[in-house]
Parts: sequence; structure tokens; C-alpha cells
Amino acid sequence: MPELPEVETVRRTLLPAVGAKITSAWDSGKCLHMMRKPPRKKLQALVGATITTIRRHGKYLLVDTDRSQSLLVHLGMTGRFRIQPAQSERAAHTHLVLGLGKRELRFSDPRRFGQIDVFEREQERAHPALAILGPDGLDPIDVVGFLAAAKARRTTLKAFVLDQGVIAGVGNIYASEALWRAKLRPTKRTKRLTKAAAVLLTEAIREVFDHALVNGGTTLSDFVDADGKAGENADYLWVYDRAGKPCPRCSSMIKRSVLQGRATYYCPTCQTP
DNA sequence: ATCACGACCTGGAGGC
DNA sequence: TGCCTCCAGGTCGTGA
Repeated sequence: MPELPEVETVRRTLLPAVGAKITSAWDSGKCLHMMRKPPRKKLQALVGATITTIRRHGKYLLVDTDRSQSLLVHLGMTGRFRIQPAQSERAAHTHLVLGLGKRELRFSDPRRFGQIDVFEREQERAHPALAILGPDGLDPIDVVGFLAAAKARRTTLKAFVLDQGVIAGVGNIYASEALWRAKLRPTKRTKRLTKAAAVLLTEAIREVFDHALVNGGTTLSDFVDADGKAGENADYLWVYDRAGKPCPRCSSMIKRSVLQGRATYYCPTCQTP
């Protein structure tokens, strides 16, 4: 579900929780990502703290408090992080509930690919999930560094842009979309990337993110923001999930292939190998 | 050392 | 209607 634009949409709609005091903490005790259970003791230790900021790096949400600890949340494929009235019914597969007086911050995730953790902000850079992340997709991208990294790898452009250490936040939908915008074939080898193409590709990534953010993110089935609202961007995708339909640029038929086990969409005519 | 693959889960869609 | 197979926005450990 959630790539950078979706996670950023959730972040923005979570902002009304800033300033709220955490009055209770509950977790399901079920294993989430990497068979790890929510850190119950650390979550309980957040009771009494006030939420001061909600940040994001790539696909990770970081909820800061007025104490030295922050909450880390990754939505995985099907995670939802919402603000709801405390008396409303909890969704199935709810794994974390932070009471905020009359409201609750709730994390639910049917497939349990999501992640919840509490960390010391002073050691944020050392957190294993955050340590490997490259620059965030909404931050300025150093094209020279991007090109050098591409030249050093022996893989495809699709795999390269999906690597969270290259640009954090790119996922399967926007990788296809950005490569289409930059007119580059997903299977093209990173070694063959030119400076001009690297400029186009980094610009394209930023453009597809901005485009999706305007539309509130892409909802294919699960994604909703913190208020429960679905995103509109699925209606504006150029190639993703559009196999057999005409390319918006040249009207050739869009193709679907599988690269490293992931669905990949491209225009065989205007995306050069 | 790198890279592609399968595993981790549940639920929805489509075929028969 | 119901069962069966396939597929899904992510990440990580593995075996090649």
C-alpha cells in the first residue's frame, strides 16, 4: 500500500494529534514485521508523554514526544494509522492503540508486515531500520551521487530506485511511474545510465511524488489517511496497473512484466532499453 | 560481495 | 453458493 506519498498523507492528517497527551497504551501482542512483537514495556512507558512532532523518513513515521523517546511506525503493505473517537469500534487486526483523551491513535494491519518500535531519539541514526535509509524522496537529490551509485551497481534501474538506501520512499507503484516519466525501461542496466538520464530520473521521482501528494496518495485497495479517507491518485497513474491500455504519451499498449518478483509496467515504445 | 528469490501474513478477485 | 488459485503498495534472510 504505502509508499512515500501515502505515508506523507498519513503524517499530515495525523498532525491534529500533536500536543495531545498519551493517556493509555494497548497492543495486541501479535508478531508484526520480522516476527517481532510490539515492545509493550516501552509503549507503556510512553503513557503521560505529550506528542510534540510527527516526522517521516521514507516510509517510516516518527512520532516524537516531550520525553527522550519516539514511536516508529511502518505501515507495511496493509497498515492503517488513524485518529478515531475512543468510543468507536476498533477495526479488525488492530495492533496498537494510544489513548489521547477522547480520541485514540490506532494502528491496524491485516497482513502484519508493518512495524512498531520505540527508540531513543539520541540514537535515532543507529536504529537498524533508519540507519540504512538514503535521502528522503522529498529532499533535494544529489544527482552526482545518484549517478555514481548507479554506475557502481550491477542491477536494473527498477531494482536500483526501489533500494531504500538510494532514495528513501520509492515503492513499486512510483518506481514504474517515475521510469515511465523519465522514458527509461525498467530493465535498463544501472551501469548504462547517462548523466542526462540520471537528471531526468531524479526529477521524475520528485514529480510523481508531488503529483501523488496533490491527489492524497494512491488507493488500490487498502490505503486511507488518518481520517479514513482514500487517495485519488489511482485515477491518475500513467502506467501502473494499466496493462493493455494505451500509453498516455504515445498510445502504444502498456505492458506488464515481472522483475524480481514484482509487477512492473512500462511502455515498450517510448521507454528506451 | 551482490543480486534474485522466497518467506512472512491475510483478504479480495476471478475462474470453475 | 463455494472452493480453489492467484495476486497485492514492503522488507529481510537465504542461497546462488
